[in-house]
Amino acid sequence: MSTSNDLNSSDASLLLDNQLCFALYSTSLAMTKLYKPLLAELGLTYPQYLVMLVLWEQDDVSVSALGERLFLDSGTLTPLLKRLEAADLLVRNRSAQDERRVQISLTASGNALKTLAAKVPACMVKASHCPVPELMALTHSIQALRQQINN
Amino acid sequence: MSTSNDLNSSDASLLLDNQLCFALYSTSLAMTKLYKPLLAELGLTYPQYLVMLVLWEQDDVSVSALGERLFLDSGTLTPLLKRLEAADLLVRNRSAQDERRVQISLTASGNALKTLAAKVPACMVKASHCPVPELMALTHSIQALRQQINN
DNA sequence: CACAATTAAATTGTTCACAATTTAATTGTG
DNA sequence: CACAATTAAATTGTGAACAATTTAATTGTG
Repeated sequence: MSTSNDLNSSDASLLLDNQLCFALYSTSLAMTKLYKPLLAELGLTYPQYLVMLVLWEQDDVSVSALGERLFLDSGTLTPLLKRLEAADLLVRNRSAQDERRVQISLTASGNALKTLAAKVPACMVKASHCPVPELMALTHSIQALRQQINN
Repeated sequence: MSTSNDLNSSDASLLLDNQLCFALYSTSLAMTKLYKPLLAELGLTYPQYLVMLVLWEQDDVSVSALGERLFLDSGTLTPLLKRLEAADLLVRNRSAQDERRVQISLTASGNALKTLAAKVPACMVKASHCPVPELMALTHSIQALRQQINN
C-alpha cells in the first residue's frame, strides 16, 4: 500500500529519467567508438572530424563561428585546433580587421583529406545496421529535442 | 556538369552522415549541461549520477557489473568511484570470494541521497519542454540504435 | 577623446572516456 | 600439482568538455 514515504514512484521516475538521457549518452559514446577505427585511418578523432566537416563546408571561419556551429567553446576548441594545426590540416591566423578574432583556414593537406573522408558516411550507415529513412527520422527527432533544450 | 572528380555527392553524404552522429553528440552534451545545476545541488556530476542510479537500483555490485550496465570500463570507473568514496557516498571492498573483484556498496549518506535525487527526473522532463510519450518513444528508438551498433 | 563595458581567444584546473599496459588472482589443462 | 591462459581492477597517457578566469582588442557612452 502506498504511503507518503513510499519511494516506489520516485524509483520509477529515476528509472524512466535514466532512460532518455542515458540513451543519448551511451549511444553517443557507442557511435564515437564505431567511428574510431575509420577515423584513425584519417588521423582524426571524432571531435576533430566534426571540425573538419565544418571547414569542408565553409573554409576560413572564426573560432567562435566554429563554436556556434558545434556548440563548443574556445576552452574545448583552442587546444583541438592547435593539434589540427600541428598535423598540418589547418592554420590559425589573427584577423587583420579584428585582432581579437582567430580565423581558421584549411591547408592543402586539410583540403585533400576531404577526398579520403568521402567514404566515411557510407561505412557508418552500413555499420549502424539501420535503414536510412529510420536514421533520418531519428536525427530529426533528436535535433528537435536539442532545439527545445537550448531554447 | 558532373565529372568523376565532382565531390558534390560526397559532400551531401558528409552532411547527411554528420547529422545523426552529431545530433546524438551535441544533444547528449546539451542534456548534460541541463542536468549540471540540478546535480550540483547533490554534489554529483552526470556520470557520477549514473553510477548512483545503478547503485540505488542494486546495491553491492562489482566494478565490472557497473561497467556492463553503463558501457564504461575500469579506466573510467576506478577514478570516478574513488571520488564518490572520498565524498562518503560509497565504499569499495575487495570481494572475499574472489580477490580480483571490487564490490561497491552505498554508505548511509549514499542511500540518503536517493531521497534528494527523487525530484531530479520531474525537473528534467519539465526542462526538456517535451511531452512524456514523445520522450519515451525517442528513448526506445535510440536504445534500438545502440543495440544495433553494439551488435 | 576617455574609459567603462563588452567581446574573442586563450589559459587553468577538474572530470570524464578510452586504448594500452600492468598487477594480481583465478581457472583450465596437461 | 604446475603453469599457461584468462579475468578483474588499476594505472598511464592522450584528448576531449567545460567552468572560471585572464588577456587583449573593440565598442559604446558621456
